[in-house]
Amino acid sequence: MELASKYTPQDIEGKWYQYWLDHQLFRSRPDSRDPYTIVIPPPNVTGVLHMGHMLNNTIQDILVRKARLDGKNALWVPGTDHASIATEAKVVNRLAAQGIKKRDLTREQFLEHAWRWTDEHGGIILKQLRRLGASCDWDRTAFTMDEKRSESVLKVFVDLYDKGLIYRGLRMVNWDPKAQTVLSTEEVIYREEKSHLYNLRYYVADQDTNPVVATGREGEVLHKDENGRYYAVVATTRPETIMGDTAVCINPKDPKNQWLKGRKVIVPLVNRVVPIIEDRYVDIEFGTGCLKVTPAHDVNDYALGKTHNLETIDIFNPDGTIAEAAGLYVGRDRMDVRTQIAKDLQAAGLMERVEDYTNKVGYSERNQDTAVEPRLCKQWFLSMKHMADIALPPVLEGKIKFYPAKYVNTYRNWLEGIQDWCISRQLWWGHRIPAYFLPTQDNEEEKFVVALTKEEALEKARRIPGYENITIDQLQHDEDALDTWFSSWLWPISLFDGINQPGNEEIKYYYPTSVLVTGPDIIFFWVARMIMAGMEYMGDVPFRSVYFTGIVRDEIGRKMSKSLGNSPDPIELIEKYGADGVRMGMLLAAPAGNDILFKEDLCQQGAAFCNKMWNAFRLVKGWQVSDTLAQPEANRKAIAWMQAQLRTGVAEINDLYGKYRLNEALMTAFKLFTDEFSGWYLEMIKPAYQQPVDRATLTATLEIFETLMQVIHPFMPFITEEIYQAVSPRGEGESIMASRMNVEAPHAEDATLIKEMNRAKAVIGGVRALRQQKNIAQREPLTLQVVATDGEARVTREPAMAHLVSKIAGLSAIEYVAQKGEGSQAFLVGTEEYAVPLGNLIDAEAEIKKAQAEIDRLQGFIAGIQKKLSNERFVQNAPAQVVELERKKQSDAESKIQALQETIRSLS
RNA sequence: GGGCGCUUAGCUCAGCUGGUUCAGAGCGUCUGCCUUACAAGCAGAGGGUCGGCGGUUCGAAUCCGUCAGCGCCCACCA
Repeated sequence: MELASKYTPQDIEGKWYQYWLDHQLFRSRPDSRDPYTIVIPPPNVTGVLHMGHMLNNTIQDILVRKARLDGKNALWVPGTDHASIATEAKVVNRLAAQGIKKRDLTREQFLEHAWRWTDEHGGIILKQLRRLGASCDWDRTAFTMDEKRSESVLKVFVDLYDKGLIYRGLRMVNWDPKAQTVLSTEEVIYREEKSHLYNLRYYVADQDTNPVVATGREGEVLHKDENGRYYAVVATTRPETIMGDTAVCINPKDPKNQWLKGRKVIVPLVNRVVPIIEDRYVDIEFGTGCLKVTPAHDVNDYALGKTHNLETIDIFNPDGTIAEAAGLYVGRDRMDVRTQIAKDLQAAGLMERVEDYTNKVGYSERNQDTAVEPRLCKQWFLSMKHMADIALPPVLEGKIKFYPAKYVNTYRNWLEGIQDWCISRQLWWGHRIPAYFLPTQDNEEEKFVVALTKEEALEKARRIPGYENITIDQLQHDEDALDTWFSSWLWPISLFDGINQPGNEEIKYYYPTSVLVTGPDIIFFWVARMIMAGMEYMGDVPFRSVYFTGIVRDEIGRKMSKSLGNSPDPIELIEKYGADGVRMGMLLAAPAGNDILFKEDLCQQGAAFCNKMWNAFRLVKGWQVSDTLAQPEANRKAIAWMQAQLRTGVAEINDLYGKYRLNEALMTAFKLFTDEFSGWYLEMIKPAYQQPVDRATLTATLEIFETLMQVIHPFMPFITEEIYQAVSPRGEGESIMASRMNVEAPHAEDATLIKEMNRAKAVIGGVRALRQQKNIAQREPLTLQVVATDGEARVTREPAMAHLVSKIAGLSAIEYVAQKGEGSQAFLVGTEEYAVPLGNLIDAEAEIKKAQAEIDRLQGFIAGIQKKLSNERFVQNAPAQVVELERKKQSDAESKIQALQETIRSLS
């Protein structure tokens, strides 16, 4: 069999993925083994794979595959999220492109379009995950709006309502004028923006709206125009809201505004007379200390309006245009009006001045080009006090562990200052709120019942006095849908149908899940809320650990984004480097808990590693085997050492997994394969050209190779399967995925053996360095002199080791000498001296110089140690072993100096 | 305005409760090598007063204080 020297993932990855599917190797059902469960953070159903998904899902796949190799019953449940706002926006856009307006459609018609859109675009992302090698149990693929999940959501809504935790309230909420829905506080992101602070003139009015002469005392600031009229100066960033002004507020303690107390002022352009009110809320230091109050369009102003009983004038339409109530600029967009009204105010002489100003403006998290407006309306809320109370302890007490742990603080801060969750959305795409309104008289409080079905609602309604004879048609189903996160928060439960069928076999087996892998950006949206739902409905945490990944950035640290064009297409990367290569590339750049700076050549490095494994495999596969050949002692030594190295490495890797330091685990595995196995071990046991290898060595080597494939498999599933299948004959379905890692814990003597080999490696390194310096080819044999008095321990004293050193260093002989010969060049390994006779190749002068420099360095070193040792407080206070170590350092350095001096003497 | 975190080699980062692999790893750089597994490779080398200052200690990259710079999260200052 002739194997190409280049590994080509394109030929191999698809084949094995299909094989895994065919043999149902991703499938999990409850059994007697320990479960290991991960539920996927459901991506948007109509989304496409981006680099963030790549990282996140690679990590999940690594963890799940590792758990399988460890003998766990591992399950990774896939699914998608209906992403209410985002998906509805996409559907609205598509309809608009076809000339259809959403409001011209009935709810049913719209949903038909939405489902069609979902069917067309849905699931693309899940298909893309397969390219990555994701080992999800696809039979379980769920959707937040499928039947089971929907039923769960409604049940939970009804239950929480019955418990008194869900209520309906009139509140100042965040309104997205583009999507025309309310948002929760978490869905608003604030961006700093350069804007202007407009200082407007509010003329002082008398009863008849005429300016009056105001009197002021010393120290007060009186503004008077050229006609002798007095006015207050009010600073605002939003002049377009003045039509909604119903007061101007000052701080009662503000000395400069005392003259305004009890007066009235005229809102510019609008000419409405509004009172000056006094409230300590106003910051005396800010601007002129006069605050315009627009209760309908600002959270704080709303609060002021409430305490001071102010009129509320809502001047915006839901789409962000100016409403009739404003009287001016009706029908125009509020943002256009801002520039226009500034001009008009200027023209009318009502603008005192305009200053540059930077303030924070809220935008919809899903729709980042439209500013969110505070708006007063009636919505559904979930009371969060109880939820926070049950969700905080498991994290603080460590029942759920966060990696990195710093997010525990973030979590706590949020829960401690939590606000009620606005869960209704003015959208159709989503779970319709199971509330039914009853007919009421005008001016009467709204009446409603909450029930799973309309029939149940009717029953409940008929129990209300006065509604005994209500008919089903008179019930008005709430038009609103629920926040998407109100379904996502049930995900770890609803995936196993734990809401509809509490205590079923699956939920009992798989819940709590093992780990959640997600980004810190959704710690509030999702992580915290899942913990709430878990505690409320399961009485237990939804996951034992949360691993927060970083954000994928480009190589100069910018977030990847479509508009910057700095985000590579993951599928193209996979086609170029193979999924294994990309997986490794991702992970190499991803230290636990840090953002990842992605560079495409990291994938190249991953692909190169694949090639390395592939070629090691080619080498071993190409050997002839002899059954008659006895196993050389040296090979036995090499095998023992490699096995020790393997046990030690695997222990280290397991430890790193436990800490979710996956990039370090991969690096350790990488070094284990590249350095120890390929670089050292294979060189040690490699038979001479066209010579066979003995059976025992080959068998042991194949076993080690196989184990290494298992170690690397979670990170790079395809190539490891390819090689695993080829190193030994396999039965049908005998996949690496179904295999068990069988590596013992490090043996007591492993460390010694590894140390011993490190000595040998250093000796080889010394010879190699000499070859390099003197330009001596590897094939030119050299003699190594071991400078030692009889009986001194040296790794080279042992025949097996001596053989290995000779083989790799290209030695013809190893001599043990009391003193190195003439024309030998020496090097030190620790305190041991070695030399290689080079005859006239030696540049005595240069060697002497080098040796002298080293002696000088060592003498300085000794001086430092002596200073330490002569310090009585050190000798008294430091632990004995530390003092002892210093003494050892000194004597070692002294013997090194001796050897070097010897070298100089022999050269001169 | 509060809270959290970071600053170690050209880049990205490890260095846990101070002293034994305390100055490390990968990549990059430089120098040799087309050595019959692999040039997507092999061998070797250089590179950091551990952000500044002060303190605790026999001893500090590690603990404390402080200053500077950077980042993230939360918060209603118009």
